[in-house]
Formats: sequence, structure tokens, C-alpha cells
Amino acid sequence: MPKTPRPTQAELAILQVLWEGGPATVRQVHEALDSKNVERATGYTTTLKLMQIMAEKGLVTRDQSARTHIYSARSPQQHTQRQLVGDLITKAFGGSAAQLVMHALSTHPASKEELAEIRRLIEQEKHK
Amino acid sequence: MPKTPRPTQAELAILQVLWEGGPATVRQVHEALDSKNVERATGYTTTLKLMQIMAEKGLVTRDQSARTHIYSARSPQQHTQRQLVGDLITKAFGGSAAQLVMHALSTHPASKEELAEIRRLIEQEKHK
DNA sequence: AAAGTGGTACGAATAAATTCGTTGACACTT
DNA sequence: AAGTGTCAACGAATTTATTCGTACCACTTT
Repeated sequence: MPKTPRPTQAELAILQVLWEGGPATVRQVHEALDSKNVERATGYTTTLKLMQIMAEKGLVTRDQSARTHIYSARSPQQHTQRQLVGDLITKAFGGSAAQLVMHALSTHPASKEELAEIRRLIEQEKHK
Repeated sequence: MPKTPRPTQAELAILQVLWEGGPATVRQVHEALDSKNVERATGYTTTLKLMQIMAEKGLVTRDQSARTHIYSARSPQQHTQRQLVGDLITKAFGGSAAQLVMHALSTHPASKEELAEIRRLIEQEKHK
């Protein structure tokens, strides 16, 4: 199992689209990005090139059977997320997950349901 | 107030040292980094250059009165952490703090004390 | 068949981050 | 005063990420 490299910022934006909407063509991805990013719109070929590179790196796979290729994210969102969170904890929080959690909740308030879910998770951790 | 730019990976490693140990010289930082990073050791001048750039960007301040300059992190760790966490939530989690929290706890288990603290925080959030 | 349409591939320019060699200043020995 | 060690400054090479122009191919439409 070849471990996939960490995606860059631009690549992450593309993955986000694929995770949310499932497999897509370059054009679809490109348009999704454009509509999100009002300010910094990039050209179509830029997105294409990035996705080609991502295919090389193994971040995405693609179905080339038809003329218009269909791209899919290779590793599930969760896997990548875990990687990124782990990185961040190590690099910016000196290894303390708790600190990260606190910052997270203070910047992006969670809903009641989410809070309940987190609490459940904590209980579970506690009993380990 | 000139908002400080987001630190890069290498810069973050340096900030980490300054946050943990307080103001330090380039050599001290460089040695701290080397001892942490067994594999990828970089030269002294690399660290120096990086810290000079960081001074330009405003990420650190320095006392130049003596021959050997003393560097300090400019913004407190918390400020930077908040920024990074916010970024990550937006870019990799589609805005859901809860998801990030769950991943965080599963990769870096927290201590009982920390879990208790998080739970307290959740209760507090809940009553808002 | 010519012209348009919508797609990939490729190469290269640009930008940003990282790396380090070299130089000269300073201070401390001898 | 000559040698030695430590430091900041600077310039430049290298690497990585991002951007896009151009070419070229397959498939309509005229």
C-alpha cells in the first residue's frame, strides 16, 4: 500500500469537491471551485494540470476509458483528515489534542447534536 | 495592527521552539530543531535565514542590541493556533468542528484530565 | 471536408519555500 | 597583531507548488 503524500492547499480544495460530490470530470471540479472562490478564479487548464499531478501522486484515480476522464478521490476523506489533524497537533500544539479541541470549538461552534456526539466519544475514550 | 501572515511548516517548527522555551538565539533554536528532528537536519544558516525572513514578515521580533540577537515569537501561540485550526476546519472538514474533534481524539488520545476539561467546555457550549 | 466545440497532454513561466555557501564583522585568545 | 571561533548578512541555488499558453485529438455541425 503506497502511502499517499499529503495534499497541498490547492489539491485539498479539489479533493473537497470530489469528496462532497463524488467522482467528477475536470470541468465539473473546476466550476465548483470557481463558484466557491469568488475572488481568485483560476483557468481551466490549471485545474486540469493539478488533477493530472494528483493522479500521478496517487491522490486521485481516473477512469480514462471515455474521452472525458472521470476522477475520484483515492483515499476517503477520513483518512486524509486524520493525517492532517495529526500533523497539526504535532506541529502547532505540541502534541496536545485537547488544546486543539478547545480551539476548534471556540472558532467553529458545534450544534447540540454534534456536541452530544463528541461527549459520547469522550466517554468511550475514558473507559479505555 | 498588521496581521501576521500564516506561518509555513518550517516556520511553525521554529515558532514551536520559541513558544515552548521563550526567547532564544538562532543557535539555540537550531539545536532544538536538530535534536527533535533526527532524520532531516538542516544547516545553521538555513535556520538563520528562515528566522530573518520571519522577522521581516513580523512573525517574530528580535533584540539586536547585543551581537547575538535574541528572537521572540510575536503573536502568542493561541492566536496562531486558532488561525490554523480555523483554516483546517474550513479546508478539510467542510466547516464541521465536530468532525475535527473526533479525528483529533482518535489519533492523539487525551489524558483523563484533558478529557474532563473538554467535557466541561462542551457543557459550557451547550448552554449558550 | 472545413470549421467549430470541448476535451487531454505537455512544456514552460512564475511564485513561494527551503536550503546553504561565502563573506565580513566582532570578540576573545595567544 | 595575528589567529580562532561565532555570528549576522547576503546572494544564489534548489525544490516544490501554482499557473497557463499552446498543441493536438475526437466528435459534431455546417
